[in-house]
Amino acid sequence: MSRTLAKIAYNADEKKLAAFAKAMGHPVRIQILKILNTQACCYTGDLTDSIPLAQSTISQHLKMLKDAGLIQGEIMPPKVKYCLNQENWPVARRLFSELFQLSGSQEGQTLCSSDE
Amino acid sequence: MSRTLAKIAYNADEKKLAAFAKAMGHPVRIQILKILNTQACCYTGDLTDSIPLAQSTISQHLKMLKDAGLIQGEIMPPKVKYCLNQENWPVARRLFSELFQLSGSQEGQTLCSSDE
DNA sequence: TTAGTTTATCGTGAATATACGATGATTGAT
DNA sequence: ATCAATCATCGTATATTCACGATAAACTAA
Repeated sequence: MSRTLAKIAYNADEKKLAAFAKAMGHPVRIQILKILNTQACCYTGDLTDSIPLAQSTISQHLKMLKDAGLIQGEIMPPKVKYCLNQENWPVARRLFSELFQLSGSQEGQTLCSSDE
Repeated sequence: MSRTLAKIAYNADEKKLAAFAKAMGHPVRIQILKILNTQACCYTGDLTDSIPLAQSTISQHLKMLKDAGLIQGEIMPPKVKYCLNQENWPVARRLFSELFQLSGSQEGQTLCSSDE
């Protein structure tokens, strides 16, 4: 963003997809998503136990995932239980799937052969 | 990275997936990937024409996509023709697909109900 | 009320990302 | 050899990311 003199009007889906991708752009957050995808849920403490990073750092990563809408937190005092965001996770799957399914299945595609 | 006192050994696939996601973490780069996915190929100039950003900025975005291995460039003087990276694009599709396919298909899944 | 547990947030410093204009490099055409 | 065209890279400024420790917030239990 920064010196945004040229403000572009992006497609809403492109913005969403980019935001999801950005949130997924760190190995720890991929790890967290995988864990949540496998076990359905877990507490922050479970993650701080299994990931060798400071508790504050993991909380920060969780916040990014939550802000992006990929996960959701349920307060169960004094813990917080995290799950995949039930509304947005399928949306993310669809957006990524659509991006990759446009082409790419064909092996012998005529790449790099446009006119001019 | 920065003050990496705690160096974590991530799964290779997790690192790859995170790197792909990071590269996709900007609307312009999503746009570029979509274009390349649709038209098979295009020149840098085609992108600078259709995207209201400085030529240097677009070149920078292209470099990120190339460094991440999502696209590849073919020099056709004085132009450069870009395509999706034929080797890695299917890899990226597979990694994202795997991440999203672990669960998530079931609607009435018993979320947030682990023990303790 | 006090103490303990769990998690989020604050403050910080270093690294990276994002945008721009200016300049450099490469090749084809004159 | 020179010029124009195309694209990459450099230099810059600002914003964001990523990590940490310290502290705050919320709730339970005693």
